[in-house]
Amino acid sequence: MTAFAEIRVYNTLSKSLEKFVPLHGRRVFMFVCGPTVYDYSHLGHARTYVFYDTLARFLRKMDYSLFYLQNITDVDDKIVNRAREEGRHPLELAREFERYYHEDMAALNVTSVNLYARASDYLPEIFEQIRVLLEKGHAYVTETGVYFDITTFPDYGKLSGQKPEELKVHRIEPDPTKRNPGDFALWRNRPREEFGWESPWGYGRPGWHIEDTAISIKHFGKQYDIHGGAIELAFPHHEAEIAQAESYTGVKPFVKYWIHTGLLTVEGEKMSKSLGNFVTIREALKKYDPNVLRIFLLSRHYRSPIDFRWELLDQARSSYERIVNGYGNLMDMDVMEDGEAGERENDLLKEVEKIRRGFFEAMMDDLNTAEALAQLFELVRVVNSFYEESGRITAAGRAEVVTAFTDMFDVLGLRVGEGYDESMLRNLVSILIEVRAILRKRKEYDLADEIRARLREVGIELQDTPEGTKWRIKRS
RNA sequence: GCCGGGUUGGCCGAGCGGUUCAGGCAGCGGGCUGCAGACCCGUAGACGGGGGUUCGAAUCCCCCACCCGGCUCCA
Repeated sequence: MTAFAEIRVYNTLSKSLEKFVPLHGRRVFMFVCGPTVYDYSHLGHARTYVFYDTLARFLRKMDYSLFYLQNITDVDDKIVNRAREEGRHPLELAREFERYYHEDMAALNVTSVNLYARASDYLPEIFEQIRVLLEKGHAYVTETGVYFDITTFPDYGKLSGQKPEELKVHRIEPDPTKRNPGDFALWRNRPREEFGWESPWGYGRPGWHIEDTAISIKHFGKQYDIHGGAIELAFPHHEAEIAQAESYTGVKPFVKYWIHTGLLTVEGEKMSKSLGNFVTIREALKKYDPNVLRIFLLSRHYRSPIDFRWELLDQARSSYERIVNGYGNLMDMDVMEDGEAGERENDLLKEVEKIRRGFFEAMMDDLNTAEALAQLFELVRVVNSFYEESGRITAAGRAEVVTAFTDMFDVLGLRVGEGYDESMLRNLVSILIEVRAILRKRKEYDLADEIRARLREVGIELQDTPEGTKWRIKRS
């Protein structure tokens, strides 16, 4: 795609649509808050990570060289508590759910992350940042830990619009050792029986926000382009990151573009583990193709909430089938290896080019995936229409249309026509075997043999045995 | 209470000042079809309520109602 087209994104920091201009030319650095690995991931997580995966795919398609970094929170109260309940080591538990997370992401075709960084691998960086923040007077030590003094950072609240004074009102468990109710922990002292590390300020664990700045500054330096995450993280998590990073480095802004995704709700309530109303990714994938999930999640603009119902996945499945059929019809056309493109074909190619442009313009307009999908359906429509009328296309013409499809599939992360899963193959072969058994019973051996011979041609060998017909894939 | 976001046809959702409000799902009529499906053509149906600004508003302003999120770990 053209490298000079203009992308616009909504920046939470400025509360407005901004032209996307990376800090370093075509090089883009993006950090997205990853999961806390203490349980299976649910559709809410899928929503966020499918979106950033799509953003990453789009930027790369637009010829940006993107480095996409994601943290894995493997040190956290929830992990420690659950591990204690199960009598396991916290990090062992964390590794298990981290593995499931990667499996789920792979299933959803979320493949764009360059590096996953575990919080537990960044203790030296965390110590260093806390040390400097103390030295600069932004933090202080008490008997319960190390805290960031928000009064030393006048910009605190600039991302979320929260005013520090207002925050006093609704503190739930005020820590009397803190200077201000809104101060957040950089380091929390813990009893020695608990999992933790020795630090210069006592035994314990890092605070809630420091891992992200430790990881991102280590890999990206003092400034980078995009920080993503769900909107629920804007306050206090991202606000705290800004305070830590800008106080630590003295460089503003820490991040040029703050991008936040809307939440996934269930019957109007946030899908979350604590509410118990969640559907795990693997549960959904038992019933629906990953492409269906992606279409469902991308059919609404990323900043809007999505209210989940199973019925909506049924709708998305029907939509997906339309795409598969359209693409299938294209593959099914008569290809003329060296014919001339007719007028009808030239018209088709013109329309396809227009649609392709529409698709990318939609994506450039603050990642309007809903509109982009509409363009994909337009493409299906014109292809079907052409298929119905003529169905004959030159090889070059078809290649162009295929490219339009695959460009869109690449960006949306859809895997269409990339082969079939094994269960489908097995089912298919069993159907043929059953039909053949009926033919044999009727002594219609010509047809039965025909089936066996034709299967052999495509590499499937049937063997009639006393226990029934068996089959295997022949290596050739 | 404070800070964000939202309310578009039966369902899901674009559009955010200017031709008859995209697209998908589900309908309906027709075509193609041994049947079914797919596909094609056609068709119907919506801007939460009330004021205002404007030649013109789903789009801007005000008021009201309802919904969601954040202010506490959370994608």
